[in-house]
Amino acid sequence: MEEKDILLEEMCCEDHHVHPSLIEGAQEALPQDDEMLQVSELFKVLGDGTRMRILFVLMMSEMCVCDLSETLKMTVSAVSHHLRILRQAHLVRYRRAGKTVFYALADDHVKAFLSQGLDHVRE
Amino acid sequence: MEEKDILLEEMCCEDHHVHPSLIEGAQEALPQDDEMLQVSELFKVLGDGTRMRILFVLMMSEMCVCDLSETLKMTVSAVSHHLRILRQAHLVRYRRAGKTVFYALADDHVKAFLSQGLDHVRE
DNA sequence: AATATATTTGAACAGTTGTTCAAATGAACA
DNA sequence: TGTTCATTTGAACAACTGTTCAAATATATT
Repeated sequence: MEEKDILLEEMCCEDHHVHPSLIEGAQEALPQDDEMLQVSELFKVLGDGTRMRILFVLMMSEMCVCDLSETLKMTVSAVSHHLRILRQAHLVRYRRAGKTVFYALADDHVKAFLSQGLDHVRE
Repeated sequence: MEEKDILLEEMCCEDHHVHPSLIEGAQEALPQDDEMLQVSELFKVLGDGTRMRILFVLMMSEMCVCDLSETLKMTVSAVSHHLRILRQAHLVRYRRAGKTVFYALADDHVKAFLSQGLDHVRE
């Protein structure tokens, strides 16, 4: 670790501001660009206050759109727009019962993800 | 589970479109609003393609700003702007060595978070 | 069929975010 | 001190995102 740091400091950043072997190494061992983009898209969906609140509510119980709307003090329309985004990211699932549509978290994996986020914030 | 669903379907959403006890229950058991917002802020920082690529590169090795810039084929300035955001979210740490600043992931917790995101995408 | 309710959708607007460019630090060295 | 290199910062602009409102769809009821 110490050795590597010293090496880095010698080579970076004079001479074209690059440390070529390190860069090439990182580039080939890295996940594909589109795969990293997909991950960031997933996080982007989670990176909205309203959607986060929807997910935390669904963590406690399945719920229909109008109850979600009441719980969050938001327009049914706004909630529905967000639910579409959550659906497309496979973070929630839904079932229809007559006129009503019930939403729930897609699986326990999502639950774990949210809990981990909460832990990180609470430190 | 079945019982609860039937109950839900009976009570939702006629009469003021609400199912009061469920809503109140959810509201009191929910994390604080500002805590959920903090979690979404964390995810928002991760929800950008460039920042995600920076983090995956740092997952392999500590690196200075100019090498990051070369690796990602981006302006040094753009990279630096993103590093500031990552720093503020405590996702990366940095150390100065002369004129050069080296960035690294803040801790293994961040690494685990990213891996989990990658797993979710790869399914 | 016609009506009522729950949800979804599309368009539009305001607010936010990422990138670029130019200028400003910070650190080493002549 | 003056110069050079690595990095940071601020302002400006284009692109994107969340919310609202109005209209459309889906289902049940009469």
